[in-house]
Amino acid sequence: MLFALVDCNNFYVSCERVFDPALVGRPVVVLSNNDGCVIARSDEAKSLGIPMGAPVHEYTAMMRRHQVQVFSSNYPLYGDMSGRVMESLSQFTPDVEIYSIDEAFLGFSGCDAARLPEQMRQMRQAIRQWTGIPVSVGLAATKTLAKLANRIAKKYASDGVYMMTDPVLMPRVLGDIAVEDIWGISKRWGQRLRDMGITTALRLQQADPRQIRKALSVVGERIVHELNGRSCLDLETVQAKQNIMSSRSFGRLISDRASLEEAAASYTARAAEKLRKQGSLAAGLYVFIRTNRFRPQDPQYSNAALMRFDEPIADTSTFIAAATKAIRQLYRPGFRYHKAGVMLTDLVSDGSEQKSLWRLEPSDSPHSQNAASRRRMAMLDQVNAAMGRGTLFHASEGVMPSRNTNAPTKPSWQMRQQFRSPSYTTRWNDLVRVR
DNA sequence: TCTGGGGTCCTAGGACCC
DNA sequence: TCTGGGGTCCTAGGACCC
Repeated sequence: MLFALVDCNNFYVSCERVFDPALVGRPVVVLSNNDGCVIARSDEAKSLGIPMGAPVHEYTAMMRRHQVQVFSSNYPLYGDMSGRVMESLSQFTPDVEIYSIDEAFLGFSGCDAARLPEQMRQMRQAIRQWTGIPVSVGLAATKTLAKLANRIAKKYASDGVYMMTDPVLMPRVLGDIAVEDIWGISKRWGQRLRDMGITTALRLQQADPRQIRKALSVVGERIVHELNGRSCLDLETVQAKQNIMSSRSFGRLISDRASLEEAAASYTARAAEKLRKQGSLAAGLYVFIRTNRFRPQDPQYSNAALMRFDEPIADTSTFIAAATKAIRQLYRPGFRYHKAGVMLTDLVSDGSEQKSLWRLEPSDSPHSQNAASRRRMAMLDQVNAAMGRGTLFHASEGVMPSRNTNAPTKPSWQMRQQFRSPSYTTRWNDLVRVR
């Protein structure tokens, strides 16, 4: 099995260029909501030194000087273009995991690895032709390595494709990659690793997985194994979201409750629309409000409430009623609010699939005391003794996979309900927890 | 003056069940 | 008959990603 990571180059900028080819070769940036900061840059804008996330006001003069083309973001356009790119990818393999609006992992098994780079070059050309979007492709034995290969493809490969499988070349390549540039290692974890003397991807590859686990949890340990070509992260092709969020910072500061209620209602309606679009129901609704944390001179306030429904629903007016009630609980006069948001949680499918979630057979009940479960307990003990307590295990590699496909299906909300004590089943309008 | 909007997974600890 | 306190659920918070 080989993984490919396909990443659209400067995606939002590329989308704008598709509709205005005159932008090609010029510095272009795309801004966030309210035109607050830079969220996409063309290569030309990057070489001018405009960082990702830069507050616009700090760079206005500089961008004007260099005639940078500045766009407000157009998410409907980007979403549509993303759909076209993903659809095009699925022409080349059925195993597609849409990872973000501009990235997808592809899986290739049972095909000739030596021919894959050429196939990827053809795929890249086809996508360029069909959608106008340039992409880069990284190929490797694991997702983590494919991400690194993609970086190299972007930076150095003139044909936009790089395969990282050569065991002789690998140490040299990994030795040149800073540890923070690995997928899953941020600044904070990077510093922790540097304190341990691990500065490059090569050092991390050679590190003791148990030691990394102590410092970075099982997530870090997986990265070590992935760097060594042992795949711990599977292709996840199921696309339904587990949470649906809608939030905005306001264009101006808001002090009155009515405006907050209005904002929450409109965010709720948007979230509910997304919910129905993916065919889900929600059993929880989380609402938060906060003041502007960038204004230390202002009194700060931030709070959130979780509303629960006594069954999963998709009804906008019930959601809005709950959100309004939450705002009334959270609102404190005398503050200038800057942002609010709504998240639908505890999602379940609304379709017939839901029935298949009721798959807990009596013999699999965790509490049954039959012979089979005693045998399982005994086996577990043996394994624990052999591996040492607290050591996770799986298959042949000694690492717990992120998703155990043999595990019982994640219980549905209804099933969990059976195990709930009365205190957990309070009706939503009786239970608002305010931190 | 102006600072995004989404998501995911893991851990720790308490309640509860048998 | 003998045998291990084990197991699941929940929340909150902290990491990480694009």
